[in-house]
Amino acid sequence: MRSPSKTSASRSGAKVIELRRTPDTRDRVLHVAQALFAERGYRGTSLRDIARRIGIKAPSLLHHFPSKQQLYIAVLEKMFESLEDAANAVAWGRESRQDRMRQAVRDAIDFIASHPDFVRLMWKEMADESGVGRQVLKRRLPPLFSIAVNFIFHGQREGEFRPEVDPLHFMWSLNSITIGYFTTAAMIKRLWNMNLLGPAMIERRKREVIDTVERTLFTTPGSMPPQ
Amino acid sequence: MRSPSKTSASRSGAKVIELRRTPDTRDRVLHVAQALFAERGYRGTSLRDIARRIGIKAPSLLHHFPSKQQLYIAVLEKMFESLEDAANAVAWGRESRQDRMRQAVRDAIDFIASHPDFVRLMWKEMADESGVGRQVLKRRLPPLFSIAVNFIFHGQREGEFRPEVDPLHFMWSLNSITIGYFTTAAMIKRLWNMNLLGPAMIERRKREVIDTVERTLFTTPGSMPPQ
DNA sequence: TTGACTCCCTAACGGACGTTAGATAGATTT
DNA sequence: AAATCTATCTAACGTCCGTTAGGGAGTCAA
Repeated sequence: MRSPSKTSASRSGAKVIELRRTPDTRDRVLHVAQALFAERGYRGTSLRDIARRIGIKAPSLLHHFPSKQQLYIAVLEKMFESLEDAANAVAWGRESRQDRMRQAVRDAIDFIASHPDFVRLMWKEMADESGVGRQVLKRRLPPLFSIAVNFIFHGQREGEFRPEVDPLHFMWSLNSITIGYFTTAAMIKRLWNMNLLGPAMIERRKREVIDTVERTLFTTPGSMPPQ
Repeated sequence: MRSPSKTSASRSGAKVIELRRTPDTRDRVLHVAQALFAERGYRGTSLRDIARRIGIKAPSLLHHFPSKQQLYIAVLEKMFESLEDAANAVAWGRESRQDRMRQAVRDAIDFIASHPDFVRLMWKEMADESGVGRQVLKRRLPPLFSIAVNFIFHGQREGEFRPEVDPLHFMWSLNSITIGYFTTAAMIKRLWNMNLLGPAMIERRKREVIDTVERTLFTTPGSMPPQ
C-alpha cells in the first residue's frame, strides 16, 4: 500500500497529518513550472530547467510528480481551480444580471492582469492542437463556458439582456477580446518597449469592454456611452 | 565564388537563369514547413517530419535552407510579404477613408479565413518571448502597424474619423479582436466539434466588426447599426 | 569527353531530453 | 535500537534532434 492518496490529497486544507513536515517543495515545483511553462511552453521547458531554478536535480522532481506530463497537467488544473471559483462567484451572486455582468468583466480583467502566467499558458494551450493539455481543456472549459452562456440565457429570459444576441457567439467574442488584448499588449511591449498594461490602462480597458457589453447586450443603456 | 546570391535571389520573378530547372522542391519545403510549424510550433516540428512529408531525407532539406532556423525565418518572411501587399493596397486606395476602412476589415478577415496557417503561426509567434521569429516580427510588424496608425491619423485630420480615438489603442483592439476570434473558433471546434467558421459565420463576423468600427471610429454613422 | 554543378542519399556525431536504477543521509515510527 | 519512510543525490540508458561528412547519379556547359 504505497501512497494511494497521492492525487486525492493535498486539496482543501485542514489536513493535520502529512502536512506537518512537507518543506513545500511540491508547491515550489508547481509555481516554478507554471512560470516556465508559461514563458517557454511545454516543449521549451525541460525538467532540468525547472529543477535548476528550485535548487534540486531533475530526477528529484519525479519524486513529487510521476512525469513531466503529469506535472504540466497539475499546473493547468491548479489554474482552472482558481478560475472556476471566480466564475461561480459571478453566477451565484444576488445583484441584478447587468450588475453581475459588469462585475464579471472587471473581475476577469483583474484576474488576467494579476495572473500573467495564466493568459500566457492559456494562449499557448488554446492554439495547441495535439498537446498534453488538450484533455484538461476538454474537461475544464466547457463547464466554464456553460456557466457564462446560461447566465446570459437567463438574463434574456428575465428581460435584462437583448434576446437577439446569441449567447455562445457573444461569449466567444468576449473571450477573444479579453485574452487577445493582453497577449497583444505583451507583444507590443516586447517589440516597441511600450508598457501598455499599467493600472490606468487596465481601468480604461475595463471601461471600454463594459461599454461594449452595455451597448451590445443590455436592453437598457447602463451608463450612456459618450455619444 | 559560391552562391553569393543565395538570399537575395529567388524573389520577384523574371529570372531566367537559375530558375530554369528547379523542380520546385524549395517551394514545397516552404509550404510543408509552414503547415507543420503552424500546427506544431517551431520546437514541435522536426526537420525529419518536414522531409518525410515531402518524400526526401532530412539532410537534403539543408541543401535548400542552411538551417532549421533559417527555414523558419523564410516561412515567416513569406507570410509577411503577402500581408504587406494587402496592407499597401488599402493605404494607397482612392476611395474615402471610411470605405477603405470597411474594405480593410473585409480583406483582413478574408485573408485570415483563407490563410489559416497564418493565424496559427502568428498566434504562436505573438506569445513567443525568446523564440527564433522575434527578430522577424520586430522588423516586420512595426511598419504594418505604422501604416494602419497613420491611416487612422490622417482620417482624423480629414474629419472622417473621431479625433478622440487613440489610433494605436484602436488598432491594438482591432488586432486582438480579429486574431483572437479565429483562434478561439479553432479551439471551440476542437473541444466541442462545432464548426464556427463556415462562410455565413465569416460574413456575419465581418458585419459585426464593421459595425463596431463604424460606431467607435466613424464621425458619421456608416450604415446605421440596428438600434 | 570532361569537368563542374545540382540534388539527393547514407552514416554518424554530439548534445539534450525524459526517465530509471540504485545509493545515501536524515527523520519518523515501532 | 531497529526498521521504515522521505527527499534528495549520481550515473546512466535510450531516444530524438540538428547538423556534418562524404558519396553518387543525373544534367549541363566547355
